[in-house]
Amino acid sequence: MVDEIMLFLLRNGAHMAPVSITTTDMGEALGMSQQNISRRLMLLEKKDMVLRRKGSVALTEKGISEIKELLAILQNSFDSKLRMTGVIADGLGEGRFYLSRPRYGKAIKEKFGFKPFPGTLNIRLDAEGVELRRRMLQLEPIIVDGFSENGRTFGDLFSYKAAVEDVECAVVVPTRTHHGKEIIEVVAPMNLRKTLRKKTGDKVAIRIW
Amino acid sequence: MVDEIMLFLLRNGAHMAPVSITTTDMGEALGMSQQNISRRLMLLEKKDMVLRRKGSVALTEKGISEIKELLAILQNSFDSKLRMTGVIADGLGEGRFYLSRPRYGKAIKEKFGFKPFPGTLNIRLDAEGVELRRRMLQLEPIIVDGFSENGRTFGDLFSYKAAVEDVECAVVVPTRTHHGKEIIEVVAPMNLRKTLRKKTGDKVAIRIW
DNA sequence: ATTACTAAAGATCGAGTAT
DNA sequence: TATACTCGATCTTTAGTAA
Repeated sequence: MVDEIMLFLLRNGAHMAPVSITTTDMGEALGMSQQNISRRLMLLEKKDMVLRRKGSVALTEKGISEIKELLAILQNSFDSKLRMTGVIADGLGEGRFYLSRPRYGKAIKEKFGFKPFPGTLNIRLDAEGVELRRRMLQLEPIIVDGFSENGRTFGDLFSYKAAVEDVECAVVVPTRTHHGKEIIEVVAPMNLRKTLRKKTGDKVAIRIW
Repeated sequence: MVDEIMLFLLRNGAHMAPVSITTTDMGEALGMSQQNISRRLMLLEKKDMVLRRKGSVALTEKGISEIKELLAILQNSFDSKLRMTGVIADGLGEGRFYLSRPRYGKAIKEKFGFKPFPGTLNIRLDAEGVELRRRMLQLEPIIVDGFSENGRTFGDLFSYKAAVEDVECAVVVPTRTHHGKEIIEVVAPMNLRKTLRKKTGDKVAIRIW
């Protein structure tokens, strides 16, 4: 959680260079006692969010990345529709196996309102898409619960309402995925390749909301 | 102050339409007790940050503007550019060797949009610059992948969009550098010494973004 | 089934003060 | 001068349970 002390440090450039400031001055700026700033800086340091060295404070890499995560959440929320592009990739056949499990099919019907075609469309994102995918994962997911069947475990799926070329569908992200970060799997009520008349390597746009 | 409850509501679109959710479910999502969510929602309502109506919650205008204020702080902080100063140093000739490899040239063209001049400009940073270089290394790098060629290994390069005296370029940091911490290497589409009419020992400013 | 009150535990705070 | 410890007051939280 990003608190007002980290925010204060950020505003003073502590993500770029160490900031020289006393606990007394910080307390004054934030309307807190010197003692409380002292205590809270110690806590932040223990959590590896800030680094203190002879009179100066800097945000650590971890601290900065927490703040960036918060930034991404806010940005995503305000430009509600995320749009990524990529090309159709050859699937691993894994999606088909998963999606044909009746329990997944039922869960998707429940959460998305359609019965999934037994196979996923895999899309290889471009560089910008990979970045947007990272943002997508910070959105509140629709969780499709996993289960066990015949001794095999099917993990939870994180899923998101989406559209590929304006055809309504869902992006599903297995909790323990076998894909790299540049591939996303799309589930739809029909065979998307046929419906869209697309083949491997063709460019497509995916919108998330 | 924007708290985790407001953030949760935002992620669920409560700035666009009321969200139907129970205090129990929210507690589960946020790892808090139902009672605490209940209490905190009441407080937020008293502060006019949220509006509750028969089982649903929405962010108020005031709540939304507080969140937007936070967003603006974060964006401004990260938009601000890192600026270092130093003097032009004599190169080690190593940059030229690296950058003349077609594969590096191609990768840089891809990531930065220019074909690199076959040689780097080496800049010896001043004390403050050395500190800022440390900060630069904590920014998200643009990674230029390494490779092997004729039995020799060329490691990954961490690179950053930059400008020397307002000429667009890239700072590259070999993963296994032979330079000390006070030298940075700059790659540009042209011979920067000539373009800038600078010689060894002349002062220059580098901006990173 | 959902929300919110009460009470007690736990966390956070400022004042005083030692290092 | 600056930082951080102790301690009592205040706040925040959870569990139990009433509305």
